[in-house]
Amino acid sequence: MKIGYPCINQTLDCSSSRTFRLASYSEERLVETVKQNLACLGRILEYNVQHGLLFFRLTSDLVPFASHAINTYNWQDHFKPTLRQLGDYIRSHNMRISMHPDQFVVLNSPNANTVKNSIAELVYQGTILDLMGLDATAKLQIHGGGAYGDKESAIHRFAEVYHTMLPEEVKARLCVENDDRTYSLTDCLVLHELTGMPVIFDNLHHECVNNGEPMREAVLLAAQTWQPERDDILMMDYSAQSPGERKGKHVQSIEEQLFHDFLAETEGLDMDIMLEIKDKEESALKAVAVARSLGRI
DNA sequence: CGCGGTCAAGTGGCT
DNA sequence: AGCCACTTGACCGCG
Repeated sequence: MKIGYPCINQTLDCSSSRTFRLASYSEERLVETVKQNLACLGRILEYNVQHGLLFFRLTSDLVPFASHAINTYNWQDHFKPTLRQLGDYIRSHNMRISMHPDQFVVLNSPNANTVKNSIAELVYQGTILDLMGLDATAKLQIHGGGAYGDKESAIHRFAEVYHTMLPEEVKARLCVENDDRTYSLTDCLVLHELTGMPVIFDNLHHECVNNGEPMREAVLLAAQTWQPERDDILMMDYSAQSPGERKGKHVQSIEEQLFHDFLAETEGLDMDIMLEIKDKEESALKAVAVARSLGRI
């Protein structure tokens, strides 16, 4: 079991998500920003290794405007050696990596241009992982997309796009995650049947939308969609409801007892856990301690 | 230098 | 009809 957090480290004084406005785009600005983002990413990875946090989500913003028409610069070649070094570090420390394209990546949109832009974004993120030299156990996680009043058709449109428009490099990494209002675990399992994509499980989203599956059974169902030799073990997002706030809102800080209960409920199952909790590595460190106390790490 | 409005992209649920 | 929330900051113009 590996435990981690997404994108941002609040202890370090750098960000790997620096960007700039489209209006101020220039190649110089692009190169300088990517250089700083990758330097910061290196520092974050070192911090993670030193603190036993071996699961990490890379920010989508490593390369600003990477899939935008304005960006015609060959950043892939320019940063190939740097990305490779980062990948070597990741592999030599046996870290697990994911990326999570933003909400505008919608493969089943009725708008052909949205689908085209979505694929370009997936290609960009897959290329980052490819240039790092990471195998298919490093994943890209997206949601099912919209329902457009007819979810069954939307699910089949997703599968159609998957089979006819996605490059193999993307398909090898693509996973679908249950969301908190439209695509339940059951819907994701149908998508898995149609495409072979592994299902990333989100416990808080499952609490928001489900078909009555108890938590342990839900984790098992998602875990069964992962092929150990190709995909490695289940990746999941863990969070807890922020008390008194909108349903699905993430807590500020981990409640160790709840996390303890979740691990107890899933005893005997192995998985890598991404903590989607506001205070990032602070909670991830507490989670590592809880998992160690239960002998899960 | 700190604050707040706004930022490349989509969808659905709320008011 | 328009705003908000998504995993969320970060930038930039203004005072």
